[in-house]
Amino acid sequence: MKINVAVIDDNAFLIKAVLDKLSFFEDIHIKFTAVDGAMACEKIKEENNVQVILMDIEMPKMNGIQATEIIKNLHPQIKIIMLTVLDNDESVFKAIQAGADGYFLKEVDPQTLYDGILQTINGGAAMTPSIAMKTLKLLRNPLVMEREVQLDEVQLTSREVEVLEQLSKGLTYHLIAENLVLSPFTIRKHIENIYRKLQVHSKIEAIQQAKKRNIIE
Amino acid sequence: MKINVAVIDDNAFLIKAVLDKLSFFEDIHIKFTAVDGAMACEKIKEENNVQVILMDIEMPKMNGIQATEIIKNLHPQIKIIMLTVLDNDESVFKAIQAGADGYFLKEVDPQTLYDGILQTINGGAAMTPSIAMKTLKLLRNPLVMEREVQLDEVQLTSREVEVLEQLSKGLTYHLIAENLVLSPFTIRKHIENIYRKLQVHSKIEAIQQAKKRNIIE
DNA sequence: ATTTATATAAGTCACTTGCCGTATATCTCG
DNA sequence: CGAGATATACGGCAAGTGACTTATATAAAT
Repeated sequence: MKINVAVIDDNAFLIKAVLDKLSFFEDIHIKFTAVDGAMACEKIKEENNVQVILMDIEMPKMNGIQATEIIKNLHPQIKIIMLTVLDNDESVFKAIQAGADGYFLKEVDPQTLYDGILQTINGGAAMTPSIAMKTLKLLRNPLVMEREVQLDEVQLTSREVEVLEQLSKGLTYHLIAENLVLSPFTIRKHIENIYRKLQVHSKIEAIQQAKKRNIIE
Repeated sequence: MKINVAVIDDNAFLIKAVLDKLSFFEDIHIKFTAVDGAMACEKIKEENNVQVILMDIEMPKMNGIQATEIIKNLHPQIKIIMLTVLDNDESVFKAIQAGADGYFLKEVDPQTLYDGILQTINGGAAMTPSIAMKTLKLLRNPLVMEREVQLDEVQLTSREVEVLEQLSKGLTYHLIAENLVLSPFTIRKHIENIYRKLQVHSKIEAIQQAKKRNIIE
């Protein structure tokens, strides 16, 4: 059974270089390539059996970090390995936050890249020792992580927060209505307004967003 | 120029096993061994040119984490690689906090261990892919550490965990079915089984329980 | 060899949820 | 004062969800 891989990079020569590196390995099959994050997101919708994506970071239209976040949200089972020239703390940290499963620099040798793909498929994380050291340092330094990514301020009313809190406990519309002595219709309307403000479309997404924005817990 | 290595482990047989593994490599020189953290701290004072320490965690008198902290404070230039049977989140996190430069499990093969020693000397970090994945997950969610209470073990199958992970991202039955190339009916059945095992009755409750039990992040 | 657990697929039924409306009363801010 | 935001309540509809049942195939355990 071959491993289906996609390669995303805005530089055609570098895509070629990666394909050359992987061409030695019989069980690697290149499913598609793309030259920016947006194109990657488009193409991934049409493919249902890509297992691993090799993702550049610096690209026009949409960068590799954003693309990683989007693809990981829609297809958590797809493994994404960053393949980039950037090795600064910020790039590494953001890629990991976005859900990257591995991180190599572009000068990586073919065997290491191939081994990394296999390890990643088996649930491990692939990275060069220098990147691994960066992650350890980031893990030791709590300040890096506390850096609040300021999302645009969302103003929820006290009632909406109240509803959100109950929602996050797993209560249904009806139970929340009983608890707050309101009509279930009203609860539903509040939740609709919450969805609009947080730009989400389900309870679970709303709870995730609310936690990310420190609205609850 | 040989690499001076020290091996710390309370089990004489395991020390022997490590020495055997490294005996293949001509440029490794074993400077000393010790059977607990206290003895390691003592011996390191008398040696001024140890470059790498292979450190067990579970030991009498003083464990490997504490010893790592003390030695790293006094001799920051010495590289310490954990070599242990423990691969739980807490051990990995504490070892890194203590200043460990690498983390291998005891079943590591000789070549990987040797490569790890070289990489560590060159400023990288050495670890198996599974440990690397743990560090990434810890970086994404530092709060994982705050779980001490062990709830009665719940045995979910790998498929169920897979479904649970996608569920926690807010995906619907249909999207999960597409991602895993299964029928939506099957997804629903898996979710029913998950509910029964976790004793919950909704997605949100299942996600909460799963997080509490460290089944998912 | 039989049981048990797992993975898969399918169906029904009642209820929930997400999204689209409408409507009224209150309150605040400019 | 009047516009806009808020809180409240109600209705419809399509899709999603949770709780049942049935069924087959396979692998692991006893």
